[in-house]
Amino acid sequence: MNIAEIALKVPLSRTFDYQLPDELVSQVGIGKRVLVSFGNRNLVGVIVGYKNSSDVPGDKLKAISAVLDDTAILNTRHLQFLRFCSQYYCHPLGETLFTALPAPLREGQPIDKLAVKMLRLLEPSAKLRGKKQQELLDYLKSSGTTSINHVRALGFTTAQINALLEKAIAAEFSAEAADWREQTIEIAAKPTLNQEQAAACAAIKLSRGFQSFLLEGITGSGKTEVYLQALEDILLLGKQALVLVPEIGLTPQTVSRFRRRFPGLAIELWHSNLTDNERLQVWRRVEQQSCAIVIGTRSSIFLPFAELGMIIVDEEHDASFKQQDSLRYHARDLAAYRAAQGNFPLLLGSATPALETLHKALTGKYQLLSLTRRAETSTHNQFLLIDMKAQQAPQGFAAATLVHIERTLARGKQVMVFLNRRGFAPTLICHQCGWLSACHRCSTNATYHKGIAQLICHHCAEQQPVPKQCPDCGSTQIMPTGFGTEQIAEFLQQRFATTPLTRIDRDSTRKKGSFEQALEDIHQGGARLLVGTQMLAKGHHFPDVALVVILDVDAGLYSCDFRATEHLAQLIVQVAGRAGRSGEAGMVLLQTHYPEHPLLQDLVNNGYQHFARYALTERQEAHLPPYNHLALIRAEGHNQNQVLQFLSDLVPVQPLCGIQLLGPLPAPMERIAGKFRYQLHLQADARNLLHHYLAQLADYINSHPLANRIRWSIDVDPMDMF
DNA sequence: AGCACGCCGACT
DNA sequence: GTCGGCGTGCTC
Repeated sequence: MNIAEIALKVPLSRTFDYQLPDELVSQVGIGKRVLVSFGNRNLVGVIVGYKNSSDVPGDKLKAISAVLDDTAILNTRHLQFLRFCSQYYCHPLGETLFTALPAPLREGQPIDKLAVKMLRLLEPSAKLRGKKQQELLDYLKSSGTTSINHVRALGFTTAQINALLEKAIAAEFSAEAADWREQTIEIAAKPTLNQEQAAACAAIKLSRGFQSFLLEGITGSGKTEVYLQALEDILLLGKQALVLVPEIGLTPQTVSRFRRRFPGLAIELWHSNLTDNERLQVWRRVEQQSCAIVIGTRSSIFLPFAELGMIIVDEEHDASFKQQDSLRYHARDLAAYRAAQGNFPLLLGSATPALETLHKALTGKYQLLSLTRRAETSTHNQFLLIDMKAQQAPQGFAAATLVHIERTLARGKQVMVFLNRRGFAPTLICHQCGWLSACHRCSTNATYHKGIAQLICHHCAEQQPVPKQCPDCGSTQIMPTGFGTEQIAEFLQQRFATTPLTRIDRDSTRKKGSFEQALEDIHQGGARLLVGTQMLAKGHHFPDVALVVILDVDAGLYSCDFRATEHLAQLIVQVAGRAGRSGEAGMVLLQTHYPEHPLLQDLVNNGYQHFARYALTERQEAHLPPYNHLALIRAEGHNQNQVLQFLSDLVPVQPLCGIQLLGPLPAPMERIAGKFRYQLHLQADARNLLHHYLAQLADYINSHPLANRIRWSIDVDPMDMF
């Protein structure tokens, strides 16, 4: 056992063998970081195993230079989890381990025992002029000694804390992080659960060990309350909990609700705005039991909890749980592995569950818990399909739609208009010769942005000035065709000139803080007409909205992506949830050329629950997930022939048993930023079959001469078709 | 991914 | 004559 197997952050799907020098034998350990010389540079690596002999000739083996950790940074269980992740997603182990680590640890910085900066009050009776400073003082008086971190999480700024320190009203000192389990757990007053909630909660509390639950609850049915009460037992047992939320779902409201329910309990947040150091802090707290709950976005699934007792995935259908580059993991699916591994319950919640999840619940793999009653007494929203066939809709609005908008505004209510296309118009067209504004580097149109007078490609961000004349025929009759949010907003503003309007899309919210500002406007009731893309749909409650208009439903009905209808339905339900929240029934208008479309009819008449079950039968007939398992081999490069050659070489001569292989097929966007993109589709009836074949394929790819010449990746359980 | 080695073009 | 372009190949 004098050779160590080291995982390094290199995109090679193998580990590297290093000699274990005698003087380091006592220091090494599996899961510890080491420093090794690799090529002509020094890299941080993680020891993942030992062996007696290596396939590499002895004279080529280098020795480990130094051991960086006293105790393993990744314990056996966590390493096992990350190994699984690496295998499942066909991603090199080294890269997988290093994506799980916070940056300072990746770079080899030491991880010392957690010290917490604390505040102690020296002059409790001091009177301060600063309002916030006085508030802070009062808080310290009531809470006693408190960590600076905690005070900052409550919203006090460093400046306010420093003010107290400078005036010697408070003093700072370091303490070892307290074990959260030594605190008494306080549970604040809570609402009584209704019968359904109570049943759901009881089922979760009764579960012994690993069990997955799908909490299928309509908007406003009180899912969060079930989460909160289901957590109580886990916390009282001294176990930690992870609450996974979508990227935009980490709202202050959610967080403060958890904080209010468990006052004084150590709750940490994990999201993309944390600094590297803040991430490291959370990592250590989680590991050293100084934190009980983490509320975090997808990558928090990699945190090294010492004693995890439950994972909750809120809005489990949300696409942001799937990473779309490098290690293409799905946090919800990894959560299932962790729950099984740690033998604890997994709770998935959604008003519009993913069909994959629903299927597992309907086949008994997950336990289905339903919440069908809204807490607020409100009638259900009314859906209205507006048939656009043979309609005059010069500005994208049917006449009937405009009438509804007008009436709603006249009643003093807010109106929300959705269109998933930003810009003024998707393209410019030449009236004389039919020329269309296209992106030079992508196989797509260049969107006309009127406000800044530019043509912008939404895939590669290339900008070009708007031509005065047609580049092909010289005609000056160039006009926008189709609609984007910019144009819709402009039209509505002209039409309802006295009504304040707010547009929310990526363009209008580019400036930092402008999104928050716009939301504030809407809440204050300043804006009456809201126009936006999906950005407007998620996670925000606007109680005064009585009418929601979805302008173009059809794009989701007939799309090459088999998940498009599912996502459309989820969007419609989510958007509908924005309307009529203050007691009064809201109305949802859907403009479509296919009002008779069975899925649309089902959704509108029978609701998502019914729709989803029907959509599942369609998936079954079409042999699509969840009845089939998918993987995509994606490849892209500037040289079209190389990309095609590479993928063709991967297609075996003999057809494979139980696996269907299609391709090479052009990606839905064949060219982006000048790169050609193709893919192979792999479909298997059984999961293990797919993985068995993928493992072989990965080996073969690595030996392929073109593998370094182009960019390729394997996407297991892809969410979109590239 | 890095990084070096290597072989051809336009510059002080 | 040299600086530097990126093609090719390797990393225990």
